[in-house]
Amino acid sequence: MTQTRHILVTSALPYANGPIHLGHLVEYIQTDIWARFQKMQGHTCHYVCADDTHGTPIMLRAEKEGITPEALIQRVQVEHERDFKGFYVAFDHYYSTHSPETKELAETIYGRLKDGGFIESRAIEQYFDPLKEMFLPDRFIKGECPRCHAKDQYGDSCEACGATYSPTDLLNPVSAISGAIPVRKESVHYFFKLGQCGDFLKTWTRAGHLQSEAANKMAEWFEAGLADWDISRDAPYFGFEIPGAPGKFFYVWLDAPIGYMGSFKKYAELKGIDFDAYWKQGSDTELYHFIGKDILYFHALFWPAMLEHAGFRTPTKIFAHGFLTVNGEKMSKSRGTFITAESYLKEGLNPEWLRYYYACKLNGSMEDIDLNLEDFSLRVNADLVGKYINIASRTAGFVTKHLEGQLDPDFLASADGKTQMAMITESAVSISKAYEQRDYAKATREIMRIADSINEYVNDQAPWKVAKTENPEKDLLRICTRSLQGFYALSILLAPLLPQLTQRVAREFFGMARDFQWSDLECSPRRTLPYEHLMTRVEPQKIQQLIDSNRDNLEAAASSGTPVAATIPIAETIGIDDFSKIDLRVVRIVAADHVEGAEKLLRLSLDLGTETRTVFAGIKSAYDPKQLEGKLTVMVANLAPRKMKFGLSEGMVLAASDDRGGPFILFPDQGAEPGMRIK
RNA sequence: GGCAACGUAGCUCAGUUGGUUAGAGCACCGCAUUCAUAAUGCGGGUGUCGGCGGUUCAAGUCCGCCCGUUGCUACCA
Repeated sequence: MTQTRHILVTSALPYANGPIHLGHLVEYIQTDIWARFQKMQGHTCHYVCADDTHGTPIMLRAEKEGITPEALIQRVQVEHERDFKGFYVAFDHYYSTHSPETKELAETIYGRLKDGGFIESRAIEQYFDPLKEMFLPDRFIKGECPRCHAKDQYGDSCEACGATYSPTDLLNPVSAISGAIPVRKESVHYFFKLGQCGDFLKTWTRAGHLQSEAANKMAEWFEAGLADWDISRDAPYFGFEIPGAPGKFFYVWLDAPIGYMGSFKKYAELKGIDFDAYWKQGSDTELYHFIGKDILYFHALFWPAMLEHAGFRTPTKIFAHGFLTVNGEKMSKSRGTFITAESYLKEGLNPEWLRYYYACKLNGSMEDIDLNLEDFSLRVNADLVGKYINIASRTAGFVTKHLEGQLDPDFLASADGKTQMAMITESAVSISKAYEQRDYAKATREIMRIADSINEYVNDQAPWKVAKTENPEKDLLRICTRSLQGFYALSILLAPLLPQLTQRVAREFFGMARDFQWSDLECSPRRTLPYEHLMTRVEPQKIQQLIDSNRDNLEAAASSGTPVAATIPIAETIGIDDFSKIDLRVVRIVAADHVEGAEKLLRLSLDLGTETRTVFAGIKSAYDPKQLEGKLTVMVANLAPRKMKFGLSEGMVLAASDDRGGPFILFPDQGAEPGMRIK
């Protein structure tokens, strides 16, 4: 347990063809949390990744943009790295599969497989685009479904009836690239003889390298039989040419996992790490690949088979996770739930909110996880701001005011200290076990249990009452030290999830000169610096903005002609006389305040130009009072005053809402002035 | 069509090898509190544990069938 482990961990390589989105981030955040946890334990842990850069889609996209594939992948890599950094995904090394290291390793592995008799070549017949002079991957051929005769279907399956077939079955096939009618053409392809690896793989997949669900899936594939794997593609192709086979290139999926090795090799060279110690057969280092369940096939069959027969070590474990849904549905561009990492950051949402929320949902299994946006706000606000941050926020003031920032240096020896440490130490054991097993949901549950107990303690001790007594220092020292020692421990336990926040806690609040280590749990903080606001709450309207900015409007209009808001029927018809009875006025919100004891209300002072009215509005859930002050809005000026629990409400402000959200209050256009009548 | 996973309070989920009146957080209601960029504490209601049948002294927990959701698969990886 105390022995230092040597760990190499990877996340799947993102394809250099598109932006990082929230679905990708499940994996990178999951891996990053795990890697950070291992590092905090004092283990040696290298986290590497790279852009996956080869293949036909990259080549065609570059061509379409009028740039070279190299220029395309370079640009995309910059974007990817920017997004990862924005979410605090801290790779030790991020590289590209289009690298000399990956090329060399691909050639080495291929060479050894060939020498071992695992490679064979034979001619196969495929569709060929005579205009572009290239062979066409299935997805680049369109035609009529042979079963239901739907037009414009891809070469592998029909979206209309779900039939699957080979591109040669397609009726009236057309090249999706040039529109030309493809011709059948023979070409020699190279195959990795996976069928020869059956015995090895059957043993390997049952040797504890996979989650049980994944092992089950493997069994299915074994039953279906292991087909040889086509690892070559014909020129033109953006990738590595196969040695001794001019015009033939390694299929992108051959060099993609080798990209893990390539990235690590480069990193090893830069840092003076022994590459072979991590990759030689029989290595006692640990190798883990985090992947999505969709690419299990490549990582649990081809990859170990290739490594084994090329004389390298195989992965210690493959960790597969499920897909991300948003609000219970597949991510959708028309619904605005296909949310890019970039837009999330641009809209000003805090990346650690997402890290925390994902952690609450991840349990180390292959189950899909759902990002429920309403739940997201509630959860983050309740747990992070309401429970965790609140502990510091509610006690730090006393330390500054009454204790000059000093905490009890002998806390750990006190009875209070012993009780608290016993609880935290015990929880920490099960929390670290949960982290290790990637059951972050369990970890967060247990961490929040500790936060609850500390809030309970603060409540019982009521330091605000103590502070009003004479000579309160001694008691405040005891109460605040225990509370803040708890906050300190919580920060350590949360550090893998919230690296940025806890870094600030360590340095700016506890005045440490470094970030937290797991072993800091055994200590107690000696002092605090003046508390500064650590995290804001999720504002629901920001989530709405995020959805809006990701919504593909054209697609939305085209796909659903039905109006969205037909649920509330229009009210009974009235005449203009009825309407004119309502005196609507433009007003300026001169002050907006929370109301003590009120759950939903804000107290607004509204300037009508001639007088000022007090109105209570049920908009607390959606608006921060400060952001309202100074703004213009609309009120019903002749509404009969209403006596409420908190005072007299002299009118009402207008706001829109339905089950999609709200309330959203009204803002008049520029030029409107307080007192103007609305008619 | 085949296979697999999942289906537990309004929401998100825990429920260890079957064992006392089925749990947590959030939401909701009441009370307390005011230290906290409003945050907290206490109390409370809420469930035919997808349905039906079976094994058992005892099933959310095992078996069978059915329904629903999702994923994989049908020689493509």
